[in-house]
Amino acid sequence: MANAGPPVSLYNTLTRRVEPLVTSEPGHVRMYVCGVTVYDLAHVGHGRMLLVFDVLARFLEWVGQRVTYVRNVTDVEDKIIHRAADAGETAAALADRMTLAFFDDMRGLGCRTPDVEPRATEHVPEMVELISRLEERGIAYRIDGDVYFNVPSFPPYGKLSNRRLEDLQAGARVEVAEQKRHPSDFVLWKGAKPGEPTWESPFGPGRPGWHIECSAMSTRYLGQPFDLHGGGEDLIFPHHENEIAQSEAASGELFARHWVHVAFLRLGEEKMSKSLGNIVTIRAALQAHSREALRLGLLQTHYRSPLEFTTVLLEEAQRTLVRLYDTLARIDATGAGASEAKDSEDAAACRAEFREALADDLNTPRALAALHDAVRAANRLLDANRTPEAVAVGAAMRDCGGVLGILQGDPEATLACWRSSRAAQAGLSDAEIQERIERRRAARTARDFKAADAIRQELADAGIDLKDSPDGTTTWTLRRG
RNA sequence: GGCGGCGUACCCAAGUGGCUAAGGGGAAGGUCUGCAAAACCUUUAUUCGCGAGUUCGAUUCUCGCCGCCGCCUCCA
Repeated sequence: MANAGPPVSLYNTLTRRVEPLVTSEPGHVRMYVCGVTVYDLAHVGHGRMLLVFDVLARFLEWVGQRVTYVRNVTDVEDKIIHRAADAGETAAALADRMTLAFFDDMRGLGCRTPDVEPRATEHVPEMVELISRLEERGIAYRIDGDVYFNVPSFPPYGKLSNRRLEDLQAGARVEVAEQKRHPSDFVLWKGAKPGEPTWESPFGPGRPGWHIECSAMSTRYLGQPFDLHGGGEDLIFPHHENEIAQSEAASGELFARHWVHVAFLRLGEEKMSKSLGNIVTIRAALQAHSREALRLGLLQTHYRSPLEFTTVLLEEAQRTLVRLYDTLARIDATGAGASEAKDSEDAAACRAEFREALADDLNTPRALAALHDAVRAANRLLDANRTPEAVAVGAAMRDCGGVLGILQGDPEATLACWRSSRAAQAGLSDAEIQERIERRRAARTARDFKAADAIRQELADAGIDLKDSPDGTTTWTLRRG
């Protein structure tokens, strides 16, 4: 934990500035993140967004805040209904299946479980109540079983996305449902259609519109106003704009104080998106790369900058992790326990710089630099036989790494695991490699360096580097990169 | 058409109105080693898309241009 330091600041989409995170209750952050619509597997773009908020929640706790983290699951929506119909299953069955898959992916990514993960279908009464209130206030109106939100009756509309109603009309490319009073009006309640999930309501049978669920569920669990609302940047308009309109028009109170949006992940030159079909699912990424490499790769770029998802990115992250774990393993190998740690300038600098970087609009690349500095410091201390100080630096690395969700494994075990899995990819088993190491050892003992080097070369061709230690033992690593 | 973002070395990527433009990868040299690997040390952008302006001074502020991306429609 690291209490001392500057206040945590974040870019606020509402004010378009980086500003300190102010909470209703000092020391307690209530945050709501728009999760996913469960009609298909989550992809790495979702992963990036979810990871950013995971790190934010961990960081806030690390600096001593209490965090209440709510992340919804949208389990009733047009796409789910259509997808399910195409596949010949019920919408509920598809949604359930994908919800479980999503939870599984979050576990795979190592994301902290939110305190509440509300599902839309379990909160319809709250939504109905909110719509009723809007209707009472004359802001919502009914047409043919649908209920719409009348945008012009909420003058601040557009304050989040910096848009004016006139501009929206001018640019509208979509043909407007002619029954709406205003082209920007959006649906709160969709009248029942045959074969679709349906709930009873004062406005007749039907199902909720998309935006209303977040308004209802966020305030249900966090009150109003709550402190932080987040999601992908594509949600700024219209989703979050509409949430604000619904909640503030219904209550007359501020909805959420701080709005945080994560930039897109791109695949090639384009946004990764299901409609474009250029998708890498989280589970596919986890099959090809370690969880920590995926996390680190996605955190190497600041969350407000677009990030291109490439193999090189993840290989570099993996290389970095091997370096970090190699150093931790070196520290462990000294046999010095935590009780022998002697606080050093380097350890303190690592913690302080790491904390300051993340407090400054969650600057993960800068925080990572602090970790790199710590690695070099630790290795230098080890080279100088200043073990107690190195142990302290190692502890700082693990401590900071925990905020990013990395470096929590046992170094030797983690490295061994990565070695085996990558050796397997290279078509060699641990035993086969061990056998070659043994033959080479024999050759070296006989000072037959030619034979020894031939074996080394053979392994090198498979991407395996050998490392001889002073005590005569030989270990191996997959060549970095 | 409206709104917004980005363009920093071979690659990834922070950052700042003026002190040496972080960090990582890669590359080169060195120490160590039988040779390597790892580690450590050194080197690798007189320069921050282009042009102009503001300023004593701009990569950082303003304007214009070029290029790329996103939102304006379901989308994390």
